[in-house]
Amino acid sequence: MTDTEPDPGAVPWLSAEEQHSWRAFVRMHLKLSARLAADLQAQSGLSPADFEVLVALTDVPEGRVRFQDLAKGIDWEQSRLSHQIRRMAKRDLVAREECEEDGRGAYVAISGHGRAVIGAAAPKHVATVRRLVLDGLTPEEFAELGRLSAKLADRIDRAEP
Amino acid sequence: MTDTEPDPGAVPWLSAEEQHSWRAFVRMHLKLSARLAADLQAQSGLSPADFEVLVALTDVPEGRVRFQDLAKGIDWEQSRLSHQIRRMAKRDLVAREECEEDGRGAYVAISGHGRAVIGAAAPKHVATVRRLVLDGLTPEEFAELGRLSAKLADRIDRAEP
DNA sequence: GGCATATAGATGACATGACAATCAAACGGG
DNA sequence: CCCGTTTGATTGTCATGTCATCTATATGCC
Repeated sequence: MTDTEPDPGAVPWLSAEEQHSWRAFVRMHLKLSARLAADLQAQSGLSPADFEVLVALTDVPEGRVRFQDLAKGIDWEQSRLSHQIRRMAKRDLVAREECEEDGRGAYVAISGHGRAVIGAAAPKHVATVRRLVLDGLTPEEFAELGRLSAKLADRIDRAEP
Repeated sequence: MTDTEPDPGAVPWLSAEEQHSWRAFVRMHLKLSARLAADLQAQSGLSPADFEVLVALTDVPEGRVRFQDLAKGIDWEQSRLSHQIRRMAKRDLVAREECEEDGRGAYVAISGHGRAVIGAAAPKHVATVRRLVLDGLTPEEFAELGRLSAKLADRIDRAEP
């Protein structure tokens, strides 16, 4: 039989303590992203993806970036960005612009409307983040959370291959 | 003009230190979930959703649970579970079963194949989690991460209304 | 110049998940 | 017993994201 079950009905796992921590971590992770997405949508009509793109675009003074560079900057797949920009362009948050230097290339440019939307959305989002996260931890705890996060993110990056 | 921009091209945000921690947290969060999903898919042909459902089903001795109870147990919307179970049933990971006690209700039951799949997938997944997370932190750090996560998850729960 | 190859991006097909609407069985008051 | 309401679950629709594929332009080698 191809069935591999050391204990019938029980999956092998971490120590009780480890499992407890891991479950809490996963739970926090799921709840927080669901909540941030819902708030962003309700308060500003933006998805987290919309928000990330608009923030990246306001981060450059010209308000326009090549697809490639934007994709690298926010660590997205090219095709994901392409789909996303098409949808955002339909809502007049951004616009595609031709690239004179390279006939294959294209720019993504934030629109006036896009600026207005992100300008209004950002402070609300920050307020939500403060309320849900920062205000729930001491400054030291939050700093520690950041430190551990950076450590893990770097580790995951190095483990990619 | 409807444009609201306190600083042209800059979104209001957190303090530099806070922002640094927050960005690291978000980055970790995105990379980890992407990586866990990719590994699970590559090693076992399961999505994180598949995995969660199968684990929940192996957690009950009978291997079958009412839709409602399963949805509550893993904190999913009813309709999400319904779609998910339909797709998993097509792959013979689970099966729907009629409910004698309540003509409206139904059970989700794990199949023999489902048991085999989760039995093989779980240890691999645990190994990935260890490699990417546990092994990157000291036991004290991991415990602290769990503690902070629990604190935040509870806070988000209480903030739901 | 002329063609092989690489690069920028777009597109199509499919899985996932949220939300709203729907359907059917159970319940409860009259 | 009958009808309105509640409850358990399904379905449709739409937004998102991944992977594979496709197109067009640029580049390099001869």
